[in-house]
Amino acid sequence: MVDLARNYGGRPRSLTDISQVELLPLAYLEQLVKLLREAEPPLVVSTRGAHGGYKLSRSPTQITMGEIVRVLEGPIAPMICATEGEMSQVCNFLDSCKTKVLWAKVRDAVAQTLDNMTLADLMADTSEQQDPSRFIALTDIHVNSTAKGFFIADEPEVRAVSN
Amino acid sequence: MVDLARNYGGRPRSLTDISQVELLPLAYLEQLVKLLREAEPPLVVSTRGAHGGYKLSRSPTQITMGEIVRVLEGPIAPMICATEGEMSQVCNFLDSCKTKVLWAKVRDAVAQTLDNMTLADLMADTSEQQDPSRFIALTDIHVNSTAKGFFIADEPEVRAVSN
DNA sequence: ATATATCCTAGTGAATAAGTCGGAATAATA
DNA sequence: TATTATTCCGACTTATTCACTAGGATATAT
Repeated sequence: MVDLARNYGGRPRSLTDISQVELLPLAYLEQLVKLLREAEPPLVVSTRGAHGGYKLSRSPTQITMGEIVRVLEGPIAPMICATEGEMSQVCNFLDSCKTKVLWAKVRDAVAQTLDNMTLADLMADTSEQQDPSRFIALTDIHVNSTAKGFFIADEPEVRAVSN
Repeated sequence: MVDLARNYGGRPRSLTDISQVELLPLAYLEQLVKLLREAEPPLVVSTRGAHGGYKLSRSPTQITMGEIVRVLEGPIAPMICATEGEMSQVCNFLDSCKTKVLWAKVRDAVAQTLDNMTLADLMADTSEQQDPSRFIALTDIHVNSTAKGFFIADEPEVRAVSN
């Protein structure tokens, strides 16, 4: 979405191009973009055939990060009993009832943060623009033990980039 | 921790008791409590042998939920490149640099929410205390598709409790 | 016609959360 | 002193998920 935002207003952008620039597998991008296209309302529109590709369905100023995250990853939910949207009558389990209040606050804090920032905000952000010659692909990132979950990231020492 | 807080000031509480009341496996509790005991500073203290058990190391007013979560699940990190603590010089990857700012905001929002609530606050919370006769064990919770991750919880329809 | 695209469904591998298992050490008490 | 209740310890297991791969079918500009 950042890539599409950077190219907003131009010709449709092919996943092949995005794949090369962002160093992400084409077949994987296809799966992600499917969610973005089928969302209601859609976040991207497609043009098939040669010289086809994808464009944002709206201006980056009209797309919040919360919308993108929800489309790609589902409703915000730090815990199953604190899932966004449905006030699921679930797990009124002794103590868990206590913690449910906390998870709801966490959920709302996350949602507000995501909803308060648009794609355009993200693009405009020029806080710390470091040496762009040094970079690594997401694929190259490896962590020793547990590191992928939301709260799990102990010993987050990651390989330095060799250049 | 909620169970220990409820019994704060009394005798040591055994994991067997907690296991029965909270419907959580004893062997699993043993693993969790190990982290709480070995934390620096410790969150619980133990007494071995018959009539032994665990007590909170401090008053519930002196223990934040942030501290508990970090001990049990590691540093708060919505993304590997936004891990709490170490400003890991990692993944200054083209676009990811943009999103990193967002993830840092999410991380801080979560951290602030967790750090602003103590165990005592949680205990005092009496917002919606429903019929405690209807409950299900955490073990009994099953979701159809994806539902355990932080953002992942689409179609969160969970089995209702049969009574 | 061909190359370049999107579109679709299914399968894979590593990592993780949650839990199991078997046993050793420690302390109260009958 | 034997027994029982407990903490303590390390290894293993299982279902699920994330990020990806594989193999096609369909559409369109040149």
